[in-house]
Amino acid sequence: MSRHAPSASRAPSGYRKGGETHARILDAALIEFGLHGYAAATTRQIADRAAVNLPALTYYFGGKEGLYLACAQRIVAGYRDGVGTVAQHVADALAKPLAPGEAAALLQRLMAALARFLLSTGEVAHRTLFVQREIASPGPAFEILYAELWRPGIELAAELIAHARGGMIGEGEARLRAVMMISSLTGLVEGRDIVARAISVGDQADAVIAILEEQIEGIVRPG
Amino acid sequence: MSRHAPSASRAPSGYRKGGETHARILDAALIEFGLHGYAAATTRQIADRAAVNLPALTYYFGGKEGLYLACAQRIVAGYRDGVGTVAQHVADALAKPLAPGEAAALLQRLMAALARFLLSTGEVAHRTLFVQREIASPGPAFEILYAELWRPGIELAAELIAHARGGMIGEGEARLRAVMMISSLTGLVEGRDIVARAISVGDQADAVIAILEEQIEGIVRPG
DNA sequence: ATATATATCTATCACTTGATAGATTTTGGG
DNA sequence: CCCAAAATCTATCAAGTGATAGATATATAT
Repeated sequence: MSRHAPSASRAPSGYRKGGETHARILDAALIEFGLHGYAAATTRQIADRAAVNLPALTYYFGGKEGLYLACAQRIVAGYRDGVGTVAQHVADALAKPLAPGEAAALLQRLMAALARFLLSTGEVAHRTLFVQREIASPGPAFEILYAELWRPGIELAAELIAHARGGMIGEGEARLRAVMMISSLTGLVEGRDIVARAISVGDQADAVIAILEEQIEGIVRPG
Repeated sequence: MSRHAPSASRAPSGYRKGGETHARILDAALIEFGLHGYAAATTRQIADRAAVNLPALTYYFGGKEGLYLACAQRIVAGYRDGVGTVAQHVADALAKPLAPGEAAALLQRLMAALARFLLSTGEVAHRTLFVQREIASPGPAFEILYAELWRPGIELAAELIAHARGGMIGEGEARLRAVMMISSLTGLVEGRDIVARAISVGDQADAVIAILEEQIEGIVRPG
Protein backbone atom coordinates (compact mmCIF):
# COMPACT_ATOMS: atom_id res chain seq x y z
CA MET A 1 0.00 0.00 0.00
CA SER A 2 1.84 3.02 1.29
CA ARG A 3 5.30 2.71 -0.09
CA HIS A 4 6.56 6.15 0.82
CA ALA A 5 6.26 8.63 3.61
CA PRO A 6 2.68 9.31 4.63
CA SER A 7 1.27 12.79 4.45
CA ALA A 8 -0.11 12.65 7.97
CA SER A 9 2.04 12.78 11.06
CA ARG A 10 3.97 9.67 11.97
CA ALA A 11 4.05 8.51 15.56
CA PRO A 12 7.37 7.23 16.87
CA SER A 13 7.54 3.59 15.80
CA GLY A 14 9.47 0.68 17.20
CA TYR A 15 12.54 1.78 15.30
CA ARG A 16 15.23 3.39 17.39
CA LYS A 17 16.57 6.18 15.21
CA GLY A 18 13.16 7.33 14.20
CA GLY A 19 12.16 8.18 17.73
CA GLU A 20 15.33 10.13 18.33
CA THR A 21 14.90 12.18 15.19
CA HIS A 22 11.26 12.78 16.06
CA ALA A 23 12.29 14.21 19.42
CA ARG A 24 15.14 16.28 17.99
CA ILE A 25 12.84 17.93 15.49
CA LEU A 26 10.28 18.69 18.18
CA ASP A 27 12.90 20.27 20.43
CA ALA A 28 14.20 22.41 17.61
CA ALA A 29 10.70 23.46 16.62
CA LEU A 30 9.82 24.50 20.16
CA ILE A 31 12.79 26.85 20.17
CA GLU A 32 12.29 28.30 16.70
CA PHE A 33 8.53 28.73 17.00
CA GLY A 34 9.00 30.18 20.47
CA LEU A 35 11.57 32.67 19.26
CA HIS A 36 9.92 33.79 16.04
CA GLY A 37 6.31 32.64 16.00
CA TYR A 38 4.51 30.35 13.58
CA ALA A 39 4.70 32.37 10.39
CA ALA A 40 8.16 33.81 10.90
CA ALA A 41 9.85 30.55 11.83
CA THR A 42 10.99 28.68 8.73
CA THR A 43 11.02 24.96 8.27
CA ARG A 44 14.61 25.17 7.07
CA GLN A 45 15.73 26.85 10.28
CA ILE A 46 14.03 24.13 12.29
CA ALA A 47 15.54 21.38 10.15
CA ASP A 48 18.99 22.93 10.49
CA ARG A 49 18.71 23.22 14.26
CA ALA A 50 17.59 19.60 14.46
CA ALA A 51 20.42 18.53 12.14
CA VAL A 52 17.87 16.98 9.83
CA ASN A 53 16.97 17.74 6.27
CA LEU A 54 13.81 19.39 5.15
CA PRO A 55 11.54 16.48 4.16
CA ALA A 56 12.03 14.92 7.58
CA LEU A 57 9.61 17.48 9.01
CA THR A 58 6.87 16.42 6.64
CA TYR A 59 7.75 12.78 7.17
CA TYR A 60 7.38 12.91 10.94
CA PHE A 61 4.80 15.64 11.49
CA GLY A 62 2.92 15.95 8.22
CA GLY A 63 4.09 19.52 7.66
CA LYS A 64 4.70 22.82 9.36
CA GLU A 65 1.28 23.09 10.94
CA GLY A 66 1.35 19.53 12.24
CA LEU A 67 4.71 20.24 13.83
CA TYR A 68 3.31 23.38 15.40
CA LEU A 69 0.39 21.48 16.89
CA ALA A 70 2.75 18.81 18.20
CA CYS A 71 4.71 21.58 19.92
CA ALA A 72 1.56 22.87 21.56
CA GLN A 73 0.67 19.43 22.87
CA ARG A 74 4.15 18.96 24.23
CA ILE A 75 3.95 22.32 25.99
CA VAL A 76 0.70 21.27 27.62
CA ALA A 77 2.36 18.04 28.77
CA GLY A 78 5.25 20.03 30.17
CA TYR A 79 2.91 22.15 32.26
CA ARG A 80 1.24 19.01 33.57
CA ASP A 81 4.62 17.74 34.72
CA GLY A 82 5.53 21.10 36.21
CA VAL A 83 2.42 22.22 38.05
CA GLY A 84 -0.06 19.42 37.47
CA THR A 85 0.35 17.92 40.92
CA VAL A 86 -0.28 21.16 42.73
CA ALA A 87 -3.11 22.06 40.38
CA GLN A 88 -4.81 18.73 41.03
CA HIS A 89 -4.40 19.22 44.77
CA VAL A 90 -6.05 22.63 44.48
CA ALA A 91 -8.87 21.28 42.37
CA ASP A 92 -9.56 18.61 44.99
CA ALA A 93 -9.56 21.16 47.79
CA LEU A 94 -11.99 23.36 45.90
CA ALA A 95 -14.52 20.54 45.88
CA LYS A 96 -14.94 20.92 49.62
CA PRO A 97 -15.74 24.07 51.66
CA LEU A 98 -12.67 26.25 51.99
CA ALA A 99 -11.79 28.91 54.57
CA PRO A 100 -10.23 32.16 53.29
CA GLY A 101 -6.93 31.43 55.01
CA GLU A 102 -6.74 27.97 53.52
CA ALA A 103 -7.55 29.30 50.06
CA ALA A 104 -4.83 31.92 50.37
CA ALA A 105 -2.30 29.29 51.41
CA LEU A 106 -3.28 27.13 48.45
CA LEU A 107 -3.00 30.11 46.11
CA GLN A 108 0.47 30.80 47.44
CA ARG A 109 1.46 27.22 46.78
CA LEU A 110 -0.03 27.26 43.30
CA MET A 111 1.64 30.50 42.31
CA ALA A 112 4.94 29.43 43.83
CA ALA A 113 4.87 26.25 41.77
CA LEU A 114 4.02 28.23 38.65
CA ALA A 115 6.78 30.73 39.37
CA ARG A 116 9.40 28.05 39.90
CA PHE A 117 8.29 26.31 36.73
CA LEU A 118 8.21 29.44 34.58
CA LEU A 119 11.46 30.83 35.91
CA SER A 120 13.32 27.54 35.68
CA THR A 121 16.29 27.89 33.38
CA GLY A 122 16.32 26.18 30.04
CA GLU A 123 13.91 26.19 27.18
CA VAL A 124 10.86 27.00 29.28
CA ALA A 125 11.19 30.65 28.33
CA HIS A 126 10.72 29.80 24.65
CA ARG A 127 7.63 27.79 25.47
CA THR A 128 6.13 30.56 27.54
CA LEU A 129 6.66 32.92 24.66
CA PHE A 130 5.04 30.36 22.37
CA VAL A 131 1.94 30.30 24.53
CA GLN A 132 1.77 34.07 24.96
CA ARG A 133 2.05 34.62 21.24
CA GLU A 134 -0.72 32.19 20.49
CA ILE A 135 -2.99 33.78 23.08
CA ALA A 136 -2.27 37.31 21.93
CA SER A 137 -2.85 36.62 18.24
CA PRO A 138 -4.42 33.21 17.76
CA GLY A 139 -2.88 30.77 15.34
CA PRO A 140 -3.31 27.07 14.60
CA ALA A 141 -2.62 25.98 18.17
CA PHE A 142 -4.89 28.47 19.91
CA GLU A 143 -7.68 26.11 20.84
CA ILE A 144 -5.36 23.57 22.42
CA LEU A 145 -3.50 26.10 24.53
CA TYR A 146 -6.58 28.05 25.52
CA ALA A 147 -8.60 25.01 26.53
CA GLU A 148 -5.78 23.08 28.19
CA LEU A 149 -3.69 25.82 29.76
CA TRP A 150 -5.01 29.35 29.77
CA ARG A 151 -8.59 28.86 30.81
CA PRO A 152 -8.05 26.17 33.45
CA GLY A 153 -5.17 28.11 34.95
CA ILE A 154 -7.12 31.35 35.21
CA GLU A 155 -10.16 29.53 36.49
CA LEU A 156 -8.25 27.78 39.23
CA ALA A 157 -6.51 30.92 40.42
CA ALA A 158 -9.75 32.91 40.22
CA GLU A 159 -11.65 30.46 42.38
CA LEU A 160 -8.93 30.52 44.99
CA ILE A 161 -8.92 34.30 44.98
CA ALA A 162 -12.68 34.40 45.40
CA HIS A 163 -12.47 32.01 48.36
CA ALA A 164 -9.55 33.93 49.85
CA ARG A 165 -11.80 36.96 49.97
CA GLY A 166 -14.52 34.94 51.62
CA GLY A 167 -16.69 35.13 48.53
CA MET A 168 -17.03 38.89 48.94
CA ILE A 169 -15.96 39.52 45.38
CA GLY A 170 -17.52 39.28 41.94
CA GLU A 171 -16.66 36.43 39.63
CA GLY A 172 -15.43 38.88 37.04
CA GLU A 173 -13.12 40.66 39.43
CA ALA A 174 -11.71 37.37 40.64
CA ARG A 175 -10.85 36.41 37.07
CA LEU A 176 -9.40 39.84 36.44
CA ARG A 177 -7.13 39.47 39.46
CA ALA A 178 -6.14 35.99 38.33
CA VAL A 179 -5.18 37.19 34.86
CA MET A 180 -3.17 40.06 36.29
CA MET A 181 -1.35 37.85 38.77
CA ILE A 182 -0.39 35.26 36.20
CA SER A 183 0.49 37.93 33.63
CA SER A 184 2.91 39.46 36.10
CA LEU A 185 4.78 36.16 35.93
CA THR A 186 4.62 35.51 32.21
CA GLY A 187 5.61 39.09 31.50
CA LEU A 188 8.66 38.46 33.61
CA VAL A 189 9.58 35.44 31.52
CA GLU A 190 9.04 37.15 28.20
CA GLY A 191 11.23 40.10 29.02
CA ARG A 192 13.65 37.94 30.89
CA ASP A 193 16.82 38.95 29.09
CA ILE A 194 16.00 42.59 29.65
CA VAL A 195 14.93 42.03 33.20
CA ALA A 196 18.25 40.35 33.85
CA ARG A 197 20.00 43.24 32.15
CA ALA A 198 18.64 45.69 34.69
CA ILE A 199 17.93 43.57 37.74
CA SER A 200 20.23 41.60 39.97
CA VAL A 201 18.54 39.54 42.61
CA GLY A 202 20.19 36.54 44.23
CA ASP A 203 17.58 33.97 43.41
CA GLN A 204 15.02 35.59 41.15
CA ALA A 205 12.42 32.88 41.75
CA ASP A 206 12.60 33.21 45.53
CA ALA A 207 12.22 36.98 45.30
CA VAL A 208 9.23 36.64 42.98
CA ILE A 209 7.57 34.11 45.27
CA ALA A 210 8.03 36.37 48.27
CA ILE A 211 6.41 39.24 46.37
CA LEU A 212 3.50 37.06 45.31
CA GLU A 213 3.00 35.83 48.87
CA GLU A 214 2.84 39.35 50.18
CA GLN A 215 0.39 40.23 47.43
CA ILE A 216 -1.81 37.29 48.32
CA GLU A 217 -1.76 38.31 51.98
CA GLY A 218 -3.12 41.65 50.82
CA ILE A 219 -5.97 39.89 49.06
CA VAL A 220 -7.10 38.05 52.19
CA ARG A 221 -6.86 41.13 54.35
CA PRO A 222 -7.94 44.10 52.19
CA GLY A 223 -8.30 47.74 53.16
CA MET B 1 19.23 64.90 -9.78
CA SER B 2 16.79 62.54 -8.17
CA ARG B 3 14.12 62.05 -10.76
CA HIS B 4 12.29 59.21 -9.08
CA ALA B 5 11.34 58.07 -5.65
CA PRO B 6 14.27 58.12 -3.23
CA SER B 7 15.34 54.96 -1.51
CA ALA B 8 15.35 56.61 1.89
CA SER B 9 12.19 57.55 3.72
CA ARG B 10 10.29 60.58 2.54
CA ALA B 11 8.98 63.05 5.06
CA PRO B 12 5.51 64.47 4.43
CA SER B 13 5.98 67.39 2.04
CA GLY B 14 3.85 70.43 1.41
CA TYR B 15 1.67 68.44 -0.92
CA ARG B 16 -1.70 67.52 0.48
CA LYS B 17 -2.32 63.98 -0.74
CA GLY B 18 1.17 62.85 0.10
CA GLY B 19 0.72 63.55 3.78
CA GLU B 20 -2.60 61.75 3.87
CA THR B 21 -1.18 58.65 2.20
CA HIS B 22 1.82 58.75 4.50
CA ALA B 23 -0.47 58.68 7.52
CA ARG B 24 -2.74 55.99 6.08
CA ILE B 25 0.19 53.67 5.48
CA LEU B 26 1.50 54.23 8.99
CA ASP B 27 -1.88 53.45 10.53
CA ALA B 28 -2.22 50.28 8.50
CA ALA B 29 1.31 49.21 9.36
CA LEU B 30 0.73 49.69 13.09
CA ILE B 31 -2.19 47.31 12.92
CA GLU B 32 -0.56 44.68 10.73
CA PHE B 33 2.78 44.70 12.54
CA GLY B 34 0.95 44.67 15.85
CA LEU B 35 -1.19 41.72 14.87
CA HIS B 36 1.45 39.58 13.19
CA GLY B 37 4.90 40.90 14.04
CA TYR B 38 7.62 42.19 11.78
CA ALA B 39 8.47 39.08 9.82
CA ALA B 40 4.96 37.69 9.53
CA ALA B 41 3.31 40.91 8.40
CA THR B 42 3.53 41.33 4.64
CA THR B 43 3.98 44.55 2.78
CA ARG B 44 1.07 43.62 0.55
CA GLN B 45 -1.29 43.25 3.50
CA ILE B 46 -0.23 46.66 4.74
CA ALA B 47 -0.63 48.22 1.32
CA ASP B 48 -4.07 46.66 0.94
CA ARG B 49 -5.22 47.89 4.35
CA ALA B 50 -3.97 51.36 3.51
CA ALA B 51 -5.67 51.24 0.09
CA VAL B 52 -2.34 51.94 -1.55
CA ASN B 53 -0.26 49.93 -3.93
CA LEU B 54 2.97 48.25 -3.05
CA PRO B 55 5.66 50.69 -4.19
CA ALA B 56 4.07 53.41 -2.08
CA LEU B 57 5.58 51.82 1.00
CA THR B 58 9.08 52.08 -0.39
CA TYR B 59 8.35 55.55 -1.70
CA TYR B 60 7.28 56.92 1.66
CA PHE B 61 9.26 54.86 4.15
CA GLY B 62 12.18 53.44 2.21
CA GLY B 63 11.03 49.87 2.71
CA LYS B 64 9.59 47.45 5.22
CA GLU B 65 12.16 48.08 7.91
CA GLY B 66 11.89 51.85 7.60
CA LEU B 67 8.15 51.55 7.98
CA TYR B 68 8.62 49.38 11.04
CA LEU B 69 10.91 51.93 12.64
CA ALA B 70 8.45 54.71 11.84
CA CYS B 71 5.79 52.68 13.64
CA ALA B 72 8.02 52.36 16.69
CA GLN B 73 8.62 56.09 16.79
CA ARG B 74 4.95 56.78 16.50
CA ILE B 75 4.21 54.40 19.33
CA VAL B 76 6.69 56.23 21.51
CA ALA B 77 5.00 59.51 20.64
CA GLY B 78 1.64 57.99 21.51
CA TYR B 79 2.85 57.04 24.96
CA ARG B 80 4.15 60.55 25.49
CA ASP B 81 0.69 61.87 24.72
CA GLY B 82 -0.95 59.31 26.94
CA VAL B 83 1.16 59.21 30.08
CA GLY B 84 3.89 61.75 29.42
CA THR B 85 2.36 64.43 31.62
CA VAL B 86 2.01 62.19 34.65
CA ALA B 87 5.44 60.68 34.04
CA GLN B 88 7.02 64.11 33.94
CA HIS B 89 5.23 65.06 37.13
CA VAL B 90 6.59 61.94 38.83
CA ALA B 91 10.11 62.60 37.56
CA ASP B 92 9.98 66.12 39.00
CA ALA B 93 8.72 64.86 42.35
CA LEU B 94 11.52 62.29 42.50
CA ALA B 95 14.08 65.07 42.34
CA LYS B 96 13.04 66.20 45.82
CA PRO B 97 12.81 64.13 49.03
CA LEU B 98 9.68 62.02 49.04
CA ALA B 99 7.72 60.47 51.90
CA PRO B 100 6.49 56.88 51.49
CA GLY B 101 2.86 57.95 51.45
CA GLU B 102 3.51 60.55 48.78
CA ALA B 103 5.42 58.06 46.67
CA ALA B 104 2.58 55.57 46.93
CA ALA B 105 0.06 58.20 45.88
CA LEU B 106 2.21 59.11 42.90
CA LEU B 107 2.60 55.47 41.97
CA GLN B 108 -1.15 55.07 42.08
CA ARG B 109 -1.56 58.06 39.77
CA LEU B 110 1.10 56.78 37.39
CA MET B 111 -0.33 53.29 37.19
CA ALA B 112 -3.86 54.61 36.84
CA ALA B 113 -2.79 56.76 33.89
CA LEU B 114 -1.01 53.80 32.33
CA ALA B 115 -4.01 51.55 32.88
CA ARG B 116 -6.42 54.03 31.33
CA PHE B 117 -4.11 54.49 28.38
CA LEU B 118 -3.46 50.80 27.80
CA LEU B 119 -7.09 49.78 28.26
CA SER B 120 -8.45 52.58 26.12
CA THR B 121 -10.38 51.15 23.21
CA GLY B 122 -9.06 51.43 19.72
CA GLU B 123 -5.76 50.54 18.17
CA VAL B 124 -3.77 50.81 21.40
CA ALA B 125 -4.00 47.07 21.90
CA HIS B 126 -2.16 46.49 18.62
CA ARG B 127 0.55 48.89 19.68
CA THR B 128 0.98 47.24 23.06
CA LEU B 129 1.35 43.92 21.33
CA PHE B 130 3.90 45.52 18.99
CA VAL B 131 5.98 46.64 21.96
CA GLN B 132 5.69 43.37 23.82
CA ARG B 133 6.76 41.40 20.78
CA GLU B 134 9.79 43.56 20.24
CA ILE B 135 10.82 43.27 23.88
CA ALA B 136 10.30 39.52 24.00
CA SER B 137 12.25 38.78 20.82
CA PRO B 138 14.15 41.86 19.69
CA GLY B 139 13.82 43.05 16.12
CA PRO B 140 14.76 46.20 14.23
CA ALA B 141 12.90 48.53 16.59
CA PHE B 142 14.14 47.07 19.85
CA GLU B 143 16.57 49.81 20.76
CA ILE B 144 14.03 52.58 20.25
CA LEU B 145 11.35 50.92 22.34
CA TYR B 146 13.69 49.73 25.05
CA ALA B 147 15.42 53.07 25.50
CA GLU B 148 12.34 55.27 25.12
CA LEU B 149 9.60 53.20 26.71
CA TRP B 150 10.55 50.06 28.56
CA ARG B 151 13.54 51.18 30.59
CA PRO B 152 12.27 54.63 31.60
CA GLY B 153 8.89 53.20 32.54
CA ILE B 154 10.35 50.45 34.73
CA GLU B 155 12.83 52.87 36.23
CA LEU B 156 10.18 55.38 37.17
CA ALA B 157 7.89 52.81 38.76
CA ALA B 158 10.81 51.14 40.55
CA GLU B 159 11.95 54.38 42.14
CA LEU B 160 8.46 55.11 43.36
CA ILE B 161 8.17 51.61 44.80
CA ALA B 162 11.50 52.00 46.59
CA HIS B 163 10.39 55.30 48.09
CA ALA B 164 7.00 53.87 49.01
CA ARG B 165 8.79 51.29 51.12
CA GLY B 166 10.86 54.00 52.74
CA GLY B 167 14.02 52.82 51.02
CA MET B 168 13.91 49.52 52.93
CA ILE B 169 14.17 47.51 49.73
CA GLY B 170 16.91 46.53 47.33
CA GLU B 171 17.18 48.21 43.95
CA GLY B 172 16.79 44.86 42.23
CA GLU B 173 13.63 43.96 44.10
CA ALA B 174 12.14 47.36 43.34
CA ARG B 175 12.72 46.83 39.64
CA LEU B 176 11.35 43.32 39.88
CA ARG B 177 8.17 44.62 41.45
CA ALA B 178 7.94 47.31 38.80
CA VAL B 179 8.23 44.81 35.97
CA MET B 180 5.62 42.58 37.53
CA MET B 181 3.19 45.40 38.12
CA ILE B 182 3.46 46.73 34.58
CA SER B 183 3.37 43.22 33.12
CA SER B 184 0.11 42.58 34.90
CA LEU B 185 -1.31 45.41 32.79
CA THR B 186 0.28 44.59 29.46
CA GLY B 187 -0.66 40.95 29.85
CA LEU B 188 -4.20 42.10 30.27
CA VAL B 189 -4.06 44.00 27.00
CA GLU B 190 -2.46 41.17 25.06
CA GLY B 191 -5.00 38.62 26.08
CA ARG B 192 -7.78 41.13 25.91
CA ASP B 193 -10.14 39.27 23.63
CA ILE B 194 -9.86 36.20 25.78
CA VAL B 195 -10.15 38.15 28.98
CA ALA B 196 -13.34 39.68 27.67
CA ARG B 197 -14.54 36.23 26.69
CA ALA B 198 -14.38 35.08 30.30
CA ILE B 199 -14.72 38.26 32.32
CA SER B 200 -17.51 40.74 32.60
CA VAL B 201 -16.79 43.79 34.68
CA GLY B 202 -18.67 47.04 34.26
CA ASP B 203 -15.76 49.30 33.56
CA GLN B 204 -12.71 47.14 33.21
CA ALA B 205 -10.30 50.06 33.63
CA ASP B 206 -11.87 51.19 36.90
CA ALA B 207 -11.72 47.68 38.30
CA VAL B 208 -8.09 47.33 37.29
CA ILE B 209 -7.19 50.65 38.86
CA ALA B 210 -8.89 49.68 42.11
CA ILE B 211 -6.91 46.45 42.20
CA LEU B 212 -3.66 48.27 41.54
CA GLU B 213 -4.41 50.80 44.27
CA GLU B 214 -5.03 48.07 46.79
CA GLN B 215 -1.82 46.40 45.71
CA ILE B 216 0.13 49.61 46.15
CA GLU B 217 -1.34 50.06 49.60
CA GLY B 218 0.08 46.66 50.41
CA ILE B 219 3.51 47.84 49.30
CA VAL B 220 3.55 50.78 51.67
CA ARG B 221 2.30 48.75 54.59
CA PRO B 222 3.84 45.27 54.26
CA GLY B 223 3.53 42.25 56.56
C1' DA C 1 20.75 -13.69 4.62
C1' DT C 2 17.06 -11.70 2.62
C1' DA C 3 12.91 -9.14 2.41
C1' DT C 4 10.35 -5.34 3.82
C1' DA C 5 9.13 -1.61 6.49
C1' DT C 6 11.44 2.50 7.96
C1' DA C 7 14.35 6.31 7.53
C1' DT C 8 17.12 9.74 4.97
C1' DC C 9 18.59 12.16 1.06
C1' DT C 10 18.92 15.21 -3.49
C1' DA C 11 16.52 17.83 -6.60
C1' DT C 12 12.84 20.37 -7.74
C1' DC C 13 8.12 22.45 -7.81
C1' DA C 14 4.69 26.25 -7.41
C1' DC C 15 4.07 30.16 -4.68
C1' DT C 16 4.90 34.30 -1.90
C1' DT C 17 7.99 37.61 -0.31
C1' DG C 18 10.19 42.53 -0.51
C1' DA C 19 11.91 45.47 -3.80
C1' DT C 20 12.61 48.04 -8.14
C1' DA C 21 12.30 49.89 -13.01
C1' DG C 22 10.11 52.81 -15.59
C1' DA C 23 5.86 54.80 -17.44
C1' DT C 24 1.92 57.66 -16.19
C1' DT C 25 -0.97 60.73 -13.71
C1' DT C 26 -1.74 64.39 -10.40
C1' DT C 27 -0.49 68.55 -7.94
C1' DG C 28 0.35 73.37 -7.27
C1' DG C 29 3.46 77.43 -8.18
C1' DG C 30 4.65 80.75 -11.98
C1' DC D 1 -2.00 77.53 -19.26
C1' DC D 2 2.34 75.24 -18.43
C1' DC D 3 5.71 72.65 -16.36
C1' DA D 4 8.53 70.61 -12.94
C1' DA D 5 7.94 68.21 -8.67
C1' DA D 6 5.39 64.88 -6.43
C1' DA D 7 2.63 60.98 -6.38
C1' DT D 8 0.74 56.74 -8.26
C1' DC D 9 0.57 52.95 -11.20
C1' DT D 10 1.74 48.28 -13.91
C1' DA D 11 4.89 44.84 -14.59
C1' DT D 12 8.59 42.40 -13.17
C1' DC D 13 12.69 40.56 -10.57
C1' DA D 14 15.60 37.64 -7.46
C1' DA D 15 15.36 35.35 -3.21
C1' DG D 16 13.15 32.54 -0.01
C1' DT D 17 8.99 29.81 1.37
C1' DG D 18 6.60 25.05 2.35
C1' DA D 19 5.99 20.96 0.10
C1' DT D 20 6.74 16.81 -2.78
C1' DA D 21 8.70 13.20 -6.01
C1' DG D 22 11.46 9.73 -6.22
C1' DA D 23 15.93 7.56 -5.39
C1' DT D 24 18.75 5.63 -1.80
C1' DA D 25 20.26 3.91 2.57
C1' DT D 26 19.33 1.75 7.02
C1' DA D 27 17.26 -1.18 10.35
C1' DT D 28 14.52 -5.03 12.04
C1' DA D 29 11.86 -9.39 11.71
C1' DT D 30 11.90 -13.92 9.92
